Amino acid sequence: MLQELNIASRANRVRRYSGMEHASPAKNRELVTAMETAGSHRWFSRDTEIYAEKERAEYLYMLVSGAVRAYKVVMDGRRLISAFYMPGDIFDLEASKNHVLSTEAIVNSDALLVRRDAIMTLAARDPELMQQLWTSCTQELRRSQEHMLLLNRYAEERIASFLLEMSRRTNSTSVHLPMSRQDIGDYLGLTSETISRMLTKLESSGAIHLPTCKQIALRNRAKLEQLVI
Amino acid sequence: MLQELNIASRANRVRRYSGMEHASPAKNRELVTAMETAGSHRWFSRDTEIYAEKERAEYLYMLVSGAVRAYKVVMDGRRLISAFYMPGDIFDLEASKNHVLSTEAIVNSDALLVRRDAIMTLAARDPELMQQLWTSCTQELRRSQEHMLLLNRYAEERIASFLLEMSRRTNSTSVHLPMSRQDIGDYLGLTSETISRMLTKLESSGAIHLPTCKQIALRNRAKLEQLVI
DNA sequence: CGGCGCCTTGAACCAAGTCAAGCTCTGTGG
DNA sequence: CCACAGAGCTTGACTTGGTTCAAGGCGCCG
Repeated sequence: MLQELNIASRANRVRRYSGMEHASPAKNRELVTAMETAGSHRWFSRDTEIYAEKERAEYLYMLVSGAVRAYKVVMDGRRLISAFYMPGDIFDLEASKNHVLSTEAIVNSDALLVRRDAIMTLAARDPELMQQLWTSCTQELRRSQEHMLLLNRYAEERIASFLLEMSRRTNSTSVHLPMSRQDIGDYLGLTSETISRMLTKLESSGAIHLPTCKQIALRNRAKLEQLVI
Repeated sequence: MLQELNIASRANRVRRYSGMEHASPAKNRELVTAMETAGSHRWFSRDTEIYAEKERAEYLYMLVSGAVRAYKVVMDGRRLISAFYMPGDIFDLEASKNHVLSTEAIVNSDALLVRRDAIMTLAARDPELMQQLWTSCTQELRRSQEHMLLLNRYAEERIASFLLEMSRRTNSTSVHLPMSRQDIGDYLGLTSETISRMLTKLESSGAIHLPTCKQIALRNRAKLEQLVI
């Protein structure tokens, strides 16, 4: 068990730097530095909760390695995933006093936590830092709006858009999906069966190739882009 | 024409103060004050553009009176409304260098515009103001996420939620809807026909009453709330 | 190598969309 | 003041994209 964790940890650390490099190209240097100096690392193993809706929100999070899902479960049992976070992403920006979403690690993950009051104190003295916090929030708002608009489209278009988004965020044409079909379905407002069917359809049209069910190679990017425009 | 504008202007000014009172209960006093002193009013008549997607974003907006829709038009002609703004709401928070959405006045409207660089300069010197800008952004992010989650639900639930939201935002059980069925449809990811059908259904179940098609009285709030939980 | 969870595929069903016709409200001009 | 025109709203009949339910298949881990 300990050994397994260590192996996962190492694997994630390797992924970390490529991920972080991509996500923070000196653009939010102050924010990353502030989080690294004022924050502390915490390790979350696969499928464990990071925080739950309605709990008091004390920290701001930056994912260092792994992957995270943010979701709500509605009365009738449906689960709606509002976002996936990848290394370099800052999350829980939407919290007020309390968390409005729950989050879980999808795979073993390392996150940097910083107390909200600590970062706000720093930001009050450093306009550059405050600016970057603000920018993180507007970025997240844009992402949320984009996603919202996506939910009005056909299943095939949603998947195409999801794959392109993942490719862009991991900076690679061969996308590794850490999450299950059910996760993707709950994110795109579709069932896991529809996700399967559409991936099969995209593969038979030559747009993608599926060596394994978690590994997706974007064969014909133009074909995918045509679907999302 | 001029007379018509004046009449509309007066009508809106009356609505203004009730609306603003509700929306800004001293919570973002600094922000409102800053916008009032550093900004300037602009009048938009019904169905005119406030700004268009991809144009350079120079201002931050606060709606004083009227109603605004923010939307995107996608390739195939569908229009997707991402938000409605009511008096007191601050909008265009999601803009980076350029607008990512277009906005139009739904009815004759009065907005307060302030240059982004001006408000950022003020905010760099006033942590309280910066804090309020930040809060506006996280609020908008929460709203956007809520809306996103709504789009995965049944038509009847979406309408119920929309009516409750409107009731809450206008602080009244008798909701006046400034927007058309088509607007509501584009906001909720439904057709205008479905909006009509569901409103009829809600009326015959006794949840609401429709004296006119723009005026909706919430008869049985519990019944509506039961649908949205 | 065997079992379990996840993924895929098929068939029947259903919520919402589309198309079309009629209705209502509002504004305009006689 | 009323008749009329046009836009927007409502309602009905039919279609369809996606879900549901169910049966296999695959791969991963012990």
